Amino acid sequence: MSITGNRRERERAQRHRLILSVARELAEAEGWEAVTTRRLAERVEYSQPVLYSHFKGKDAIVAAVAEQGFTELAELLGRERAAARGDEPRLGLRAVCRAYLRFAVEHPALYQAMFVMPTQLAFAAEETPPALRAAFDVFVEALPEGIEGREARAELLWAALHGISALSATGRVPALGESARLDLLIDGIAPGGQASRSGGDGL
Amino acid sequence: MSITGNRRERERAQRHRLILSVARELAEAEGWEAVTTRRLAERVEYSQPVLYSHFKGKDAIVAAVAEQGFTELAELLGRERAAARGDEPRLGLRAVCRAYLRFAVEHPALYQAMFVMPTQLAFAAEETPPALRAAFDVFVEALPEGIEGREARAELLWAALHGISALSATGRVPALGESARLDLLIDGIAPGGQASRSGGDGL
DNA sequence: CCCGATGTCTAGCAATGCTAGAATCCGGGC
DNA sequence: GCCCGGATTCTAGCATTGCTAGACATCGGG
Repeated sequence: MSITGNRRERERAQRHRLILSVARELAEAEGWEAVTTRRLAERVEYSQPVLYSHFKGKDAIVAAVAEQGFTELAELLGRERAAARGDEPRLGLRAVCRAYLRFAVEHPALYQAMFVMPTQLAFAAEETPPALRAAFDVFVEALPEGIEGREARAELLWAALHGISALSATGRVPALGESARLDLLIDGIAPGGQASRSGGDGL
Repeated sequence: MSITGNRRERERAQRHRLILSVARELAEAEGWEAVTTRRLAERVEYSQPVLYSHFKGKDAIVAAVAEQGFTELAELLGRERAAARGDEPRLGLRAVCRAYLRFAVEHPALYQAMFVMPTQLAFAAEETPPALRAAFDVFVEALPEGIEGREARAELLWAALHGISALSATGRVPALGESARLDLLIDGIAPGGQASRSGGDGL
């Protein structure tokens, strides 16, 4: 390990990040099916084999991008929750849900890598990415404190939000009425107040 | 159009069905990534080009399989709903939901073709497969008659069930607690009675 | 200044979806 | 009975995919 070793290590890490960001941009611009190892290598301005010196294969690349997505989602939800902490509890929950849905429509390719692409990761087991768990926990905490079956409610909420995102992304459910569905969902899962219909369907 | 023309037409239709059923079996047995045109042709005992005389491409084949799935799902849900018509309304709704979830776990590849695979079909538009619409309508009808926002509730229910199926299929949410989540969901979306917890997590 | 190790690229493999053009089959007219 | 024409099917191949072995370059240490 020489003196310059440090620099090379740094450069290597930078290239690592570059590969990921290029892959993500490409996916977001043209869809994941356009992300081929050749195109990716070309845009990174290295040959294909260097990709394989950083990642085990293409799947590993999309998995790494997905992991990035998990941490970003967790941060986003956490911020949203913090910002709405002073408000009525229900408003906080609603803000978090809206943030989730917005994330899904704003980064469709990223979302796809995170939640629909085939993956080896067994999420239920210990190996759940910590960031994913953190994102989930935001939902748990956003639910009223003493409510019965808080965790189960959060799971349901999580699943329902994913269902809404997944189906509307492929046009399998009308995009209109999203806000109404969200109100219904929140009312159903965290009952108590009446629906706080704020704004139209603009998200 | 000769006399034998009829027979050839029949044989052709049969081969059409054969292709679909083989594709479906193969997908169910080894996953869609194992369904290649070569393997498919081999099992049908014809060469690849005949596949393209029946379908425009591989995507068209999985779309056709998906369509089959839609009609099967619609029939299943319709039957389930009819069988539970005498019971308490909430029980009927629950039966339909359970049938949906069971369908998803029993035919994972079929379900994937129907709801997660990339597709050109714009489901929101006119071209929604009638069978899919029929399946959806079962949910609408299974909701209490005079309830407010009946259609929106059905959409939410639909999306939530898909979310549960999709996430648990890839292990992104624990399979346990499925029954509890379902109770919560039904309670939330069709409020009125108390949760009718019938049976454990065995589905 | 040269050597060895580390890093990178060229070239290629097997498999994929799809298709053009050759070969085959089969019914109908002489 | 024989042969022709159209429909049907197959062989062979293209471009592209993910991935990898082996040749090549590069650069620090003696």
